[in-house]
Amino acid sequence: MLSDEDIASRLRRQIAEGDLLDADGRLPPERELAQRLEISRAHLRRVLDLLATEGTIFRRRGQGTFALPPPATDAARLKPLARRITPAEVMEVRLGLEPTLAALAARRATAQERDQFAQIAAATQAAADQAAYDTADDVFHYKIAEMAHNALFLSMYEAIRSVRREAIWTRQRAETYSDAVFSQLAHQHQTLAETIIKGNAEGAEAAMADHLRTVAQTLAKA
Amino acid sequence: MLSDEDIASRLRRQIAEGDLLDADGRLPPERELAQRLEISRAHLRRVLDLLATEGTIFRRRGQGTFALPPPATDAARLKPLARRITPAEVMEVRLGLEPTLAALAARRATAQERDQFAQIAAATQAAADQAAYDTADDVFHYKIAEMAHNALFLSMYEAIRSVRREAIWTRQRAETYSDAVFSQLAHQHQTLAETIIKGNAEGAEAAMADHLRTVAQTLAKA
DNA sequence: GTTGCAACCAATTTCGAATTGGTTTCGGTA
DNA sequence: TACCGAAACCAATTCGAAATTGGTTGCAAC
Repeated sequence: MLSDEDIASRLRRQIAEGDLLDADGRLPPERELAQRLEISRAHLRRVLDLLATEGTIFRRRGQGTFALPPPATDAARLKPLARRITPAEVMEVRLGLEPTLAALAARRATAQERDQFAQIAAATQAAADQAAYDTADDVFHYKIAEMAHNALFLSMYEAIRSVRREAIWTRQRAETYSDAVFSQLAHQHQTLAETIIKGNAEGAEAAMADHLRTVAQTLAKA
Repeated sequence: MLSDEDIASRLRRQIAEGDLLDADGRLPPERELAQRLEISRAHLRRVLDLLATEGTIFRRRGQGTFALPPPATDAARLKPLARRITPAEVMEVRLGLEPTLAALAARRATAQERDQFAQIAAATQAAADQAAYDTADDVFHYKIAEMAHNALFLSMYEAIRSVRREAIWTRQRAETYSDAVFSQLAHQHQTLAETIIKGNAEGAEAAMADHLRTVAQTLAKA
């Protein structure tokens, strides 16, 4: 009989390799996955509870289980909007929202969340290539929105995230930061992570604004 | 034969009296309204174009024609969210969003929009009772979001608006401002309107933050 | 008591039909 | 020719029913 931890590490490896994931980072439904692993659904759910607690997966009733932050509910509704939106407009909204989210996260994150967030921040620093950085950056910003502990705010950040994914221009961007910009972004992530983990709300707000201004300027030049 | 302006003023009066409106401030569909007024749909649409341009009505394909700002698309989806949200959380989001919207509106509003906005602001000052103030205040804040000229931002403000309407607590709030608070809100509206119309972005941002803090404090005491 | 299983619950998605504002076409009339 | 009205068509949304999916409970077996 395999222990929970045996199954968990097996799942962690398969998720990391992208084995079980579809194009949107979604795992198979629990009923199907349990059959495939030849364990009961109750057993699988115990394991998934582990992975969800440690932040490896995201689960949402009616949508599924994801290895990345879940899509906004009814993401399809945002498609027509995504077509009318420019990158500059999205950055404008992010600059309006995310500094506030960072301040709230610094004030409200639980001890466990701060631990998880430290690991996520480290992952953005360790990213080997652009694709790895993009994924880690996505999780980094999502986690901040989550730590703000305001469901309405989170749903808005998810809307931004969905619009960015739906929009055409995300697929055609060159998406290659210069080394100088890249190290600047990495340094900003570090400052941001430190202020949030320490609970410095004003510092986090300023650091997020600083970070997003850099991103916006880089996009504007491209 | 009635002129466009004859029909228009008749419609303006009926809308003001709430004659044609259902509970959500919605007018009958164009096909039905045209029959009832015994004019052609093309004629009616010319008149509605007038009213829409002057800001009396809001039209949205697939939803209808409204005498108040239209509901968010797929507003039903926000119902489960509205149940989990507290007034304090909504005010938190408004404080995060609306000062930025006010700044953008001050920078980007067209001359025509500033004229309309001046009238809307005057309506909030002239409100005779609480119900009239609530309606005028609703239009006031919506117009600011509209003048920011960012579709993603506007959709987020509409989400806030829908959540407030769906939430249970909006129906049970006492909803009676004291005279002192009321005159303070009126003065803040005036400052806000002046800064936006003059194009003073920083002033508008500060004035909106000031205004929303007052509203939040008033709600917190209740 | 724990485990496995099934049924049920709650939120979402999906799909198709109906609704509604927006646009075009076409015939008639002045 | 120019305008008007009617109808058809287009585009976005809403609505409802069925299916999907994570979350929860009850039950029987060991």
